[in-house]
Amino acid sequence: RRGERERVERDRGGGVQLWHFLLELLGRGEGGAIGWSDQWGEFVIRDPERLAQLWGERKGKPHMNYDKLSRALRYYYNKRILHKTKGKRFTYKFNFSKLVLVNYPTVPHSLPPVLPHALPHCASFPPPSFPI
DNA sequence: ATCGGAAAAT
DNA sequence: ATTTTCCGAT
Repeated sequence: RRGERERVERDRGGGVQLWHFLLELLGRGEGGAIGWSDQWGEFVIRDPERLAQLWGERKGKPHMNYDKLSRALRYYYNKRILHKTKGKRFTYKFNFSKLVLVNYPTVPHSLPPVLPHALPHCASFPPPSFPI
């Protein structure tokens, strides 16, 4: 039946993407595992294994850990969703300018077609005082 | 801790 | 296409 697969996927969190999940926790001010830093778009993973556990629960992957989660984050580097803040432990930064450009068709449509579709559904985006 | 290749899974 | 899994190198 139509919707069955989607339902099952949703029930085990199959549809959600990692960076959506991160923005969700950050927007909610989840506090413990992950939080914004003082730099715009930058976040610090305060409890890597806890974050991995939460991510694993969402995805139905009981053996998720930070080693594997962080590999997924590194795949975001080339996709220009994230980059690492070098020298700051467990610290990454979102490419908000790119994200915003994709979401504001007013600007040239000629930039690297980087980002997905689901942005409007993210809990709190753009973050509190992001300068559009 | 962080990186990125390779292969498998979804 | 986006992870997940595994792992050797830095």
